[in-house]
Amino acid sequence: MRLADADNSFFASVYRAVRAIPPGRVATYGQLARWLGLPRGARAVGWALRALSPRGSNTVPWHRVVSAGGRIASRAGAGPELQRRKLRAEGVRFTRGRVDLARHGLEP
DNA sequence: CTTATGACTTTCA
DNA sequence: CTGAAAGCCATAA
Repeated sequence: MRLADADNSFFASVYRAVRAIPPGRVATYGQLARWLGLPRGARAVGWALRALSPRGSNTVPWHRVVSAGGRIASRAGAGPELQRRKLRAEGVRFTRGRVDLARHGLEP
């Protein structure tokens, strides 16, 4: 079992939170961190998503997690493009390259 | 235990 | 708007 799949790890909490994001809506790293009880743990959340295995990408809607202000988080590889495409496929509206958090936030 | 790293955030210039 | 700097958190070595 991969560490990233352990139920009792910090990762699991992050993945659980991400899975709880309804389609068509997005959450910021900071919001997720607050959910997990770490108001300043946005980076830790990003760390967990970075560690997400390719296989896990199919079970965790990682594309619904964006940076503050609805910006797509920079990362290695062809990520931002893919994420933007997936969100758009769910009906998420983009404004000037950023997600419209006012409309697609967790609780609009 | 100490350093270094990163899909972050906020503040200030 | 852009960019630098400091703060925070979990992991890895």
